[in-house]
This record gives sequence, structure tokens and C-alpha cells, in this order.
Amino acid sequence: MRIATFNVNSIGARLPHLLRWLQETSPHVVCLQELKAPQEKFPEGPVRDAGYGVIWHGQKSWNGVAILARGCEPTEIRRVLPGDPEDIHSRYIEATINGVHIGCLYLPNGNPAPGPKFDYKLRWLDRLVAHAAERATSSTPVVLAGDYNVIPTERDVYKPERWVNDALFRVETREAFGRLTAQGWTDALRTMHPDATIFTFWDYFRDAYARDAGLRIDHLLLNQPASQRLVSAGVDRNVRGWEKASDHAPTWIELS
DNA sequence: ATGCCGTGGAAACCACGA
Repeated sequence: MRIATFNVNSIGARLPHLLRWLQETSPHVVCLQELKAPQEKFPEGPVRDAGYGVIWHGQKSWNGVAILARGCEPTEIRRVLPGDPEDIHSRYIEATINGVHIGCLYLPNGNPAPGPKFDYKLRWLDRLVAHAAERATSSTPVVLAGDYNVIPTERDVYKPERWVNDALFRVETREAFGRLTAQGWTDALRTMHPDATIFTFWDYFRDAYARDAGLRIDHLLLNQPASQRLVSAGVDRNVRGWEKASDHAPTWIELS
């Protein structure tokens, strides 16, 4: 069972890429972020024609998340991260698919830091930690997949010294991510490739992809029942090299 | 050290991303 996460940076602009990548890799479950489309503009028809059931939570201009399931319908659990009724960003959606519990998330960027956007990011992280605590010890497999906007360690960024004051790499951000993993979540990509340099994002400018000046910010966190089934993990980094690509590459795991 | 590019939406620029 292949489960992937892909920040598409506009589903409208990236639909041809999404369909080509689905055709080439046939993942069973796909978590999408940054749809940048209102609810009624999601291309449901083409996604279903490609063989996927789908639920999504859109928003005009910004954010937006979706879960696709090959050959079946995701069973929606929620489409809001609990803990703040005032938060109207579409950044979280959760479903079960073939007995696996999937949380799809788009964590706030948080820049500039410090400031109100960084405060929002840290509050969102706190809410995620609280929500994840209830799932960490679940006897069913749980996968929390998405664009975390968190660089977990120095090895996950091409030049860490340039990022120490950035919201993606600040101590507060990494500390909160550490509280999450301390609940018992497995960082699947790092666990499968303990010594590798792995990136999932490359900036659009300064030739970042050609220079391999990237970040690892898209993650799949697994609770114990899910991690026991983990057999492989990777990044489809070639997709980042396609013409008019998203700045993120699809990131995936394989569960037995 | 830097939004230099890309996207959406409104407006012929600005907000936002990481």
C-alpha cells in the first residue's frame, strides 16, 4: 500500500502533473496540499476519471487539502484540526482508507518570525500535538502526512546556518516537532534512510533544484502499528524537474 | 542576505509562499 503526500502549489496549475504522476506511480492513497482553489473549483471529474475516490477541503486563493484513494472512497473523519473555532484556514483533512487512518495536513509557514504568523504556526503545532496524542497509541495504523513546513534537523537543509532564524528551522519549531515525535511517531523517510541527504522542496529561484539546494519539509509520521508495516520510502524528485513543476516533490511510503 | 519565481485575484499591482 503506497501512501504519498504532494504539495501541488495550485491544483489548477498542476492538474496535468498530478494526472501524469498518478498514471506513472499508481499510489493507493494521496494527500494533497496547497490546492489554492475554492471548494467548487476542485477538478473532481478528472481525478475520478483517473480512478480515485476523493474528499477535499478547498479555500479561495490559499491553502486547501485533499485525500485521494485509488478504487475506493475515503471515509471522512474530520476536515478541521480541533482546538480553534476561529481558525478558518483549510489546512487539515482526515479519513480512513482500507483500515488505515490518514491525516493530511498543511502546516502554516510562519514567516516572518518572530511575529503573528509565527505565533499562529506555533499554536497550530500545539493543536496538532494535542490531536496526534489521541492517535499515537491507537491500535489501528495511523499516518500523518503532509507539508509540515518543519526542517527537523541540520541534515535536512542544504545550508543550515542560513536558516536558523527562519520559521521552518527555528528552535521553537523543531522543539514542537520533537514533542510530536516523542509521542511515538516514526519519521518514515529518515528511518528508512538514516544517513541520506533527502530533500522534498527546492526553491523556484537561484537554480535551487539544479544546485540541489533543497529542504526536507514534507513528512509522513507513523504510529507503531503503521511503522511495523513500513517497507520502503522515497521522494519522486524527478517530478520537480518537469516543466512548470510545483516547488515540492511527491514523497511516499510503502506499507505491507 | 535577498521572494531573484510562481500563483491567484484583483487590477494593470499586491499578497503569499519557504
